[in-house]
Amino acid sequence: MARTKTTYDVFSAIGEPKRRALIEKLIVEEMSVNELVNAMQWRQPMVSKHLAVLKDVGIVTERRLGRSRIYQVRPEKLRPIQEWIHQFEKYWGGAMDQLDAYLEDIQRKGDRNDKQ
Amino acid sequence: MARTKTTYDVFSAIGEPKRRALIEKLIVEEMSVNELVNAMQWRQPMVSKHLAVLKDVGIVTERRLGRSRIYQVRPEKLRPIQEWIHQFEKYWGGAMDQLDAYLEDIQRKGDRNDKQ
DNA sequence: TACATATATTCCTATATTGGAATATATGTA
DNA sequence: TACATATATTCCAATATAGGAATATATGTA
Repeated sequence: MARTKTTYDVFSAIGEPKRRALIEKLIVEEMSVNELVNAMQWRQPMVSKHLAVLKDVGIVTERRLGRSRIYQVRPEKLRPIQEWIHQFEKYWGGAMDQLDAYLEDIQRKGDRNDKQ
Repeated sequence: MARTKTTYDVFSAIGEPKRRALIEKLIVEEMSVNELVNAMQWRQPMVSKHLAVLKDVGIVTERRLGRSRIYQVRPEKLRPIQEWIHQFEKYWGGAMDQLDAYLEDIQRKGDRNDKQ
């Protein structure tokens, strides 16, 4: 069997960093594909394809306006992630403070670059 | 270019449902591989391989005890997910209540089964 | 040491990407 | 109608799975 489809659920869909970037952009204001292409500096088919995945799992919806399609985030669709993560929240807090978390994040980014 | 590696970051690692299931199990209490094999009813190499991904991104650590290896969750490693999701929390709340979210979850599960 | 147990790793197959390029579709405009 | 613009889709290549089977490694025990 192969790996889980990106459209299997919200968790799979946001696994791709570019799709998280799209969500972060669209949460501020709804945008057309072309506006996203300019904002992200990606090729148009790439934007459309990532949007298609997000649309499939319901994270974004689309509205037609002339030739354009305006995409907007449905934030409530991200709620299962919040609910899932919630059960772990009680475990951090004492063990590690904000600064430590930040430093570990930096560390991790370095590791990832080394590994590629 | 190919798809993002599962070990690219925490978001990619938890994209796989089985790995989330392992985390949910291990957060309750640390367990050996064999205990997980029994608890999950998966084959041993499958458990070990999923644990290897989680270990790679730091979500679990392992401790040797005789022939066994005891795995435990490092919940603070899930914090980047909580921080990412946090920026969207303000957008739900009014628009949809708990019950709606629950019903939509059920709906979504049905859709997913239909689609395969 | 010989054997059993616990776990990790390797090899394999099928599949689903991600991204680029080219093309199709839809819609607005002269 | 002919053309331009906006977006989606198809085709392609490269790659990284997820899972099964077999095997390797490590450690405890008789």
